[in-house]
Amino acid sequence: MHHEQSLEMLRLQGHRITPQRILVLSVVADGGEHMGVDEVFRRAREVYQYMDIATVYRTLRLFKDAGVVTEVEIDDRLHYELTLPGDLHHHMVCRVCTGAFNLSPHYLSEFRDTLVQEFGFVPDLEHFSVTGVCARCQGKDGGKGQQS
Amino acid sequence: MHHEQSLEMLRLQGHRITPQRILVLSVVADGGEHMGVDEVFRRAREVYQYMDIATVYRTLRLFKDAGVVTEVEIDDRLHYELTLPGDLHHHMVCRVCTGAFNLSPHYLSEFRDTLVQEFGFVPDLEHFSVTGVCARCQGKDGGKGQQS
DNA sequence: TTTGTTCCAGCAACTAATTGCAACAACACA
DNA sequence: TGTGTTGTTGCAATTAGTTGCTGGAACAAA
Repeated sequence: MHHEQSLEMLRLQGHRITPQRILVLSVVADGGEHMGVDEVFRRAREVYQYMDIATVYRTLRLFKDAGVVTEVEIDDRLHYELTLPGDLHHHMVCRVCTGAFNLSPHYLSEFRDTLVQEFGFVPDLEHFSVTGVCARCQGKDGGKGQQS
Repeated sequence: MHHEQSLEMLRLQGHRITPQRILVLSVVADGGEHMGVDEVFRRAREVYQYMDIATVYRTLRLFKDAGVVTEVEIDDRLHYELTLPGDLHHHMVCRVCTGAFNLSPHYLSEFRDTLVQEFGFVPDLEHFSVTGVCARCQGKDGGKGQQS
């Protein structure tokens, strides 16, 4: 376990370090990319059988607000991954294969600037993700058309 | 009631025209911009007391897929408005006042083209909406920072 | 180490939205 | 106008996620 930095971030923000939070953090860290809430819950309960689903939801939301994890909505369900400093990115989620692809923030900066300049609207883009059809799934998406 | 065009669209797509569907359509049409599901349900039940919430959800989803209405997610809840041909637009939703502002599609075309060219990813932007803080609410958003 | 304050965990109840199913109604065809 | 097929409704159950409440744990200060 070397999540000391994340835990320290939480502590500095005034949050308490509880066994449940340490456990959820380690599960997300070990779980690879884009873990679903139910899987985080399942794995956590394997270690601590009294873990509650509400605690998992509240903990993940806390982690998200604290910047420790990143939330991605995949197929209408929440997924989480560890936020690696220097690897900030958004997601493109394929509606056919439900795969999630990383998208560098610079692809959005122009759009962001336009909204701010034209409308004074400051968009929340830190959790931005866009659904669509990935290159591999082109042509097998049931013919659902779309227009921008 | 002059929703004959919308009803004809549904009929041409093979859907049946039921009293419930006519009712939901008229409620959404009369309701102005961005009606919440609960309000559609409430108004529909004033007219037909056996209206079921599941029917409202299913009907609105059908209308959305048929292109008759537009779905907007405001503050984590689904809202609907009549799709006016020639008035296709996206939405900027303010997280402070929950107001929804229209956004012309041309602000997204560049972003869309970039994703297609760079990644072969075809985004679904027809129901695109972005949350953030509108011009009027700047400075009263609890200090939540953000980075793109 | 003990004490006190405040936040957090666990539980249950709740909300928004979805789904399975049987009875029923819309529509095509006779 | 009557009949059969099949999509739709209403109901209840289910799912993902949230919230209120109370006992208890984390952490600071003594």
